[in-house]
Amino acid sequence: MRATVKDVARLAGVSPKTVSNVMNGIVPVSGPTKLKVEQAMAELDYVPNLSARGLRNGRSGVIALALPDLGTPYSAEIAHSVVEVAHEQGWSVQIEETGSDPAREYELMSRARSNLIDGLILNPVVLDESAVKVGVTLPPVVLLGEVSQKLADRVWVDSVAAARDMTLALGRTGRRRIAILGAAGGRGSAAAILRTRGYQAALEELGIAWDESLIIPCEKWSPDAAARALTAYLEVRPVPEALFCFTDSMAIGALSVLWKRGLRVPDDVAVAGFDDIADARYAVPSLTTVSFDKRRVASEALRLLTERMQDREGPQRVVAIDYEVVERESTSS
Amino acid sequence: MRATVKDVARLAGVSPKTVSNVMNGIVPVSGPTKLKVEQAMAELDYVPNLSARGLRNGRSGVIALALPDLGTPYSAEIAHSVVEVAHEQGWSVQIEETGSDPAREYELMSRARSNLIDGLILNPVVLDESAVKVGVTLPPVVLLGEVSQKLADRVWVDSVAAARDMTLALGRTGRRRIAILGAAGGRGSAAAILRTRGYQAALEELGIAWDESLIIPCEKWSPDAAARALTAYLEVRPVPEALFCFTDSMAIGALSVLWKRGLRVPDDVAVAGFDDIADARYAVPSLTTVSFDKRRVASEALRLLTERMQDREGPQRVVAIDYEVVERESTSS
DNA sequence: GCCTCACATTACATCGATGTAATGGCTCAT
DNA sequence: ATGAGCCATTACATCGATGTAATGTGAGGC
Repeated sequence: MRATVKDVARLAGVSPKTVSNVMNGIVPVSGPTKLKVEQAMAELDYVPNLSARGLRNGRSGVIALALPDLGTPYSAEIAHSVVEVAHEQGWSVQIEETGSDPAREYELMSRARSNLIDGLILNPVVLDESAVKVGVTLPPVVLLGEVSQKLADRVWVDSVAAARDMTLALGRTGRRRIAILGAAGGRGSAAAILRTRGYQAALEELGIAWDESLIIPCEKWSPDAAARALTAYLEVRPVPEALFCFTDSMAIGALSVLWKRGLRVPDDVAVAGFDDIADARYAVPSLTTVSFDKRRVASEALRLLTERMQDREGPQRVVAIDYEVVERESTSS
Repeated sequence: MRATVKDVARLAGVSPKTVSNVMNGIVPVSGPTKLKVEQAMAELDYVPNLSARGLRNGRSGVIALALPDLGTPYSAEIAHSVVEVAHEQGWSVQIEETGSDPAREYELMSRARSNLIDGLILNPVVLDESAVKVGVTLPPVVLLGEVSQKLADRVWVDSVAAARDMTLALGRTGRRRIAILGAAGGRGSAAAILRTRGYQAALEELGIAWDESLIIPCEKWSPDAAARALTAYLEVRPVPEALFCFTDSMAIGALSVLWKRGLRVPDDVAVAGFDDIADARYAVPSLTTVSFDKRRVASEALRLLTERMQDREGPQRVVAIDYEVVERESTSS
C-alpha cells in the first residue's frame, strides 16, 4: 500500500498537518522538524495523492486542451507547445479531440465542470454554438483561433490581415490570376471566411477584379481533401498563376497534385500556405507561408487562463499573435 | 456553488447513497425513486466531482500517454489514435512529453503514482534505464516501440523484419548501393539498432557486402537533422543508389535536400521511409515506406493496459503489430 | 522567578462520493 | 394474523490532504 501523510507523520514523529506544512511551505516549519519530515518522506517514497488534494483544494493542477484533430500537423504543433509551456508552469494537460463532432465540445465543458480540470483551452470547430455554454459557472476557458465569440478570452492570429499580406506578396510577384484553396463551401469556418475576406481586400488594393472561378472550395483542411479538390478543379479549369492555400497541410496536398500533373512550382504556378508547420520548410519546393510563433500562442493562452483563474469576473481579453509572411521557393526561385 | 450528491438527495427526498446508487447502477434502485433522483440531478445540473470519486474509488478514469515529442507527425498520429480509442472506452488521456530529457520519464512515473492516473502508455527514449523503475508498486505501464525491456507489457512493430523487407524491396529494384539514414551514432536508440540489423540481414540475402560508407548516422529523427546529415554526407560522398531513411520525417528532409541539389527521385536515387505518416503519401514524390495501423497500436496498448489493471501479477505480454512495405513513387516511377 | 507574546505544532473537521452494515417496509406462506 | 425472508434505503465511516482554531513550548522582559 502506498504511504500517506499519516504514515510519514508517524515515522517522523509529528502530526499529519506538519507534514502537509512541510510540503506546501506556506505555514513555517522549524528546520529540524522539516528535516525529519523530509527524511521520512524519502524513506517511505511518499507521493501525495492528487485526488485527495484536488478534493480538498478544489484544484487539480490539470488543464484540458481541446483540438479538432490531434493528428494534423498544425494541431500537433499547438499541442506540443501547450504541453511544453504548461509543464514548465507545473500544469498537466489533458487532451481531448472534438473531431468533427460538435457534441464533444459540450461534453468537454461538462467534464471540465467535474473538477478534474481547472481550465480549458479550446480550439473550436463549431463557433457560435459553443458560445451558449460558456458562462460563469464553468471553469476558465480560453479559445484559440478565429472565433466569433465574445464571451471568453481568446488568442488568435489576425487572419484577415495575414491573408491580405500573403495575397499582396503573391501579387507583388506579378501574378494576377490568384486562386484560393480552402474557401468555405456553405457556412464555412470563421477562419475560411476571414481569410477569404483578406484575400478580397488585397485584390482590391492590387486592382484585380474578383473572379469567382478562382475560388476553390474545400471544406476539410487536410492534404487529402485539398488534393481531391484541386484535382477536380484542374479537370475543368486552367491552372491559375498562383494558389493560396488556407493551410500548409492543404498546400502540401496541392503540391503533390501539381507535381503529378507535371506542373512546375513556382514557374507554372506559385503556391503559398498558412501556419508554417514544421514540414513546410521541407516541402518540395519549400513552402511560402504565414508564420507565427506557436509557442507564443501557447504561452499567451496559458497566461490568459491562469489570470482568469485569479479573476473570474474581469473583462474578456483578446490577444493577437504577430505573424509574418515567409517567402520560400514555392513562390520565387 | 456546484451541486453535490447531498443537494440532489435533499431535492429528491432520498439519502445521498441512493443518489450514488442511481449513478453507478450496481445496487438496484426502484423505478420511481430512480426517476425522482434523475429529475433532481437534471434540475440541479449535477456533475459528479471526479476528485472525490477518484479519492474514494482509487481510480481516476485518466491514463497518461508519454511521447518524446508531440510535435512530430509520428507522435501526433499515435497520440491521435490513443486519444480516440481511449475516448471510446471512456478514458481521458493526459499527455506528457519526455522530450530529450530522460529525467522526465522518471518524473512521470512518480506522477503516475500520485493517483491521478490509472495507467501509463510510454514511448520511451531512454531504454533500459527506465527499466529500473518499472516495478509492482507502479500503476500499469505499457511500452510502445522497440524497447529492450522485459518488465512491462509492450506493443511494437518488428523493426528488424520490416527494415529487412524494405531493404529487400529496394534491392529488388536492382539497386545495390543502398544507404541508410538514421543509424545510431554512439549508443543509439533501440529502433536504430534493430533497423540497422534488419538492413544488414537483407544485404546478406542480397549478396551485397556491408559498406560502412553507406551508413549515415543521424541522432535526431527529424527532417531538420536528416537534412543536415544528408547535406554533409553528400559533400564528401557520391550519391547512393537508394536511401532508406529510418523514419518518414527524415525521408521528407532528405527529399528536400535531394531536390535542392537537382537529384531526381527515384531516377538518380530511390528513397524510402518508415512509419507511413499522413504526409508520406503527399511527399514529392510520394514516399515508399513501412506502413502499419496506428489505431491498432493504440487499441492494443489500451487493451494491454486495461487487462493489466485487472491482473497486476500476470505474465508480461508483447504484441507485435503487422506491417507492410508500401511502394510509392519514391522508389519506382 | 513569573508573565507575556510569538511561533511551531496539534486535534478536529472538512472536501464529495461510496462501501458497509444496519434498518425499514413489504410480500408471501402458514 | 404473524413470522420469515427479501429488497430498497439509510446512517455512518472512509478515502488522503489541508484549513481552522486551539494547544503547547520557548524565549525575553520586568
